[in-house]
Amino acid sequence: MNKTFKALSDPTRRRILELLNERDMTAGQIWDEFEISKPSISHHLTVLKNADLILWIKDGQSVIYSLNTTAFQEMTKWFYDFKERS
Amino acid sequence: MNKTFKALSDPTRRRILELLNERDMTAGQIWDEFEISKPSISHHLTVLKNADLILWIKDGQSVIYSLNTTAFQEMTKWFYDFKERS
DNA sequence: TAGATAATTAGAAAAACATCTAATAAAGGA
DNA sequence: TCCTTTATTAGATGTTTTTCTAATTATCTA
Repeated sequence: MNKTFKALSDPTRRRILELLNERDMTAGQIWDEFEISKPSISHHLTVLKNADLILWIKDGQSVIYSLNTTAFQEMTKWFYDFKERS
Repeated sequence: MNKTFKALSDPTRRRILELLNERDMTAGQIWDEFEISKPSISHHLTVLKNADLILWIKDGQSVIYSLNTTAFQEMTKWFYDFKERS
């Protein structure tokens, strides 16, 4: 869970998750959405993978990334345990 | 919201929030629960204050901290916007 | 008012993190 | 097989973060 919170602490990574919430994307398609280098995107994807927030599958030369929704359920539960949240 | 996620990325700060979910506490009482120095705790409390995750009030020599539950509602909403979360 | 208590601020050091360029790996097509 | 495309790994650099000790501020009490 520490890894998950750490992964979510970066705005680029949160934006990646929001993009993947719309549709599955290759690493290159994700990179197109940002102003930073491809290796940096690759690094962020690794962090998200290690936090189990995303899944991936090789497809020829490409790697297709998708959301791992189960990790979000755990997070939601953590916030729910705080009183009066409604 | 970036500040909020950043604030939540540290395990000490999340533990402070869990403690404050049980009861309001002074800075000294919070410090008693950890192995780190009082200035470090003070720093973490400042980060939580700046992220609007906690509230505080002076009471004589002490400062009493409490949860700000409204910030948690915003966070919960962010997680809710991800599909299939249930 | 002097000493004690509670907490924060200042400043420094070490560790963690985000980013870059260059190099490498793996797959596809001419 | 060689060139191109897609993506990752390696290594370096600068920034941010966490932590510490020492100093300061504010309040209480004898």
